[in-house]
Amino acid sequence: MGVFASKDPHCILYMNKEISKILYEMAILLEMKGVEFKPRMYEKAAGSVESLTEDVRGIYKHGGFKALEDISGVGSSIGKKIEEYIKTRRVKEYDKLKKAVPVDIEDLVSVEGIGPKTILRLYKKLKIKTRDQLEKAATRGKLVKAGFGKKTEDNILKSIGFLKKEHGHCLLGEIMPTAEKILECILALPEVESAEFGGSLRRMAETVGDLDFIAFSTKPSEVVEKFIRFPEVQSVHSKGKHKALVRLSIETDADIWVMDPQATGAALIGWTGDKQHNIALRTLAEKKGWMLNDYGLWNGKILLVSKTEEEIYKKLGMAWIPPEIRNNTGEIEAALRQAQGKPGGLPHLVGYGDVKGDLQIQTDWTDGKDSIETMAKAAKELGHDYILITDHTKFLAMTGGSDEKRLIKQMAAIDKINSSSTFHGSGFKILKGAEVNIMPDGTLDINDETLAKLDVVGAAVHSKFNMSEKDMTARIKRAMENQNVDIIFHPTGRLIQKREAYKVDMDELLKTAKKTKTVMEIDAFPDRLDLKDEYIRKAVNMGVKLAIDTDAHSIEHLKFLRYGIAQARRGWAEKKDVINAHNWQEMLKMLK
DNA sequence: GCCGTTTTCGGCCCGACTGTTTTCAGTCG
Repeated sequence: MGVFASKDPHCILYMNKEISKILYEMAILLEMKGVEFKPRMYEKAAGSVESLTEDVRGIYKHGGFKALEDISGVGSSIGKKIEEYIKTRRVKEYDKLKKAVPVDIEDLVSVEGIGPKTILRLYKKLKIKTRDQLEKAATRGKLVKAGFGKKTEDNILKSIGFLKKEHGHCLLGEIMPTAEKILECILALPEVESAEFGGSLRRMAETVGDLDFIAFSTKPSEVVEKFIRFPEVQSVHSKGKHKALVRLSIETDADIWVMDPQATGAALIGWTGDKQHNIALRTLAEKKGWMLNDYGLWNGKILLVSKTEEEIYKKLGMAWIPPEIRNNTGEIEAALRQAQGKPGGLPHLVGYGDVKGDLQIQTDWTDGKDSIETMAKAAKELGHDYILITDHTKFLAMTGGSDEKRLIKQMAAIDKINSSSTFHGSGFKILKGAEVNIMPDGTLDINDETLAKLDVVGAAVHSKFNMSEKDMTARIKRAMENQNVDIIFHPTGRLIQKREAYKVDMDELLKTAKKTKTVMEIDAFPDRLDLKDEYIRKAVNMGVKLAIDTDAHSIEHLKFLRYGIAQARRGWAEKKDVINAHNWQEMLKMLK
């Protein structure tokens, strides 16, 4: 969970993070006291506040207390605490709870196997407040002396050792090749009838905590035994008849769960949706007097359906929901409406095979590794119909960015390659573009006369990231208003796990994009994925068009496209929303 | 503390695995 995010005052949403952290800690502090049900709500509210795309202060300012209560999981009591924090930067009840158990909760719960009850026990018996203190105590055998078991002590030391290696969540694009290799090995086992990814991997989330695999077999324990002997497995954390949790040699955990093939649909549903999606489904089943678990949908002891996901969703009165959007943000209601033939059904998500061309490609004319021709050939082999060459421009001197003269030279070079024997008449087209810099005042570093000659112009912020929200918004808006600017590349500038997005009013940008017919990019590079899914959804709702592309700097990067498509799907984007899900002639017509 | 196709009270998702207090609480997903 990303509940404990770093406190960065440069990030516009930092107060959301502070509040969600307090709510999450309150959930744990209440859980310690053995309070029932409340912790769950605090945790839910924490998650909702954390995933807001608007600053909670803005929500409060515009909509007042009532707007706070509209946040899922926030009612009058938690709402008052949020209000209190906005006004005073404190929550008295939190301070009171924290005073009773003054420990570093974030630090301690990050240790695998440590939860609220254990934290309390550690504090009461050994006055342990931090992970460092816990490690020291465990190393000296103090836990055993205090009545904990030897195994517990060993496991704590192991978990802390793992944490120290600084792993956390991996980028989807970094981990996917390994995950696919392991899935192939599982599928190759003779006992296995079928197998799939589960969890965040199947949802194609931006980052993945551990790798979940679900295998279907009538001989579960044999599959588990073989799995834990895979060469990628470094150590076995736990193992049962149907499940195993292992640590891989790449410093990531992997789960396998082996189920009866009869329960394929139920198991996939149970292991794919996020927590809130599953709770919502199970609650829905219960309201019909049934029960949904990982083995099927039941009426008492009678099995209703279990074999396929489609059957189960259908029995619950819903259309099948694509894995990428199973996160309880409206997909369940949409699936219900769709099954009833009402408007407001599920989106027809853009498909993994729908994107016909790549619209951001760097070459060896600037900081890319490969030539225009090499990139084009590789893209053609991947099945693309076109690419757009978008080398950097002169302000980015370190990349050897082109000036007007060089851009014109490159256009001629592209014409020559297009008419060469390799590409002429092949149906494949290399389009001319650039990634121009948006200067701090919103002007561009290439003159309009030259830009007008390009097929497609992308513009991006590459400097002075720490401007105020007002200034940064005005800067990008001015670029959008330029008649030649077609696409804003990586619109928020974030680098996942490395750099926060710059401060910008996305609602305002999307309004301007709509007005000026400027396209917003979904940059598929694994550490960018920019726009992020919530913003994509906003763009889609407002009718702003999107471009999915890889920002490739070498032929290997062209394969990142699928992560951008996954991102678009998680933002509910359809084929009609994505300009490069059309052939290049149609795509060009969709521009301003 | 929240929430509503059992709507302002009475419920709150479900199950596997571990360690151990050896019958079940704690943690995880």
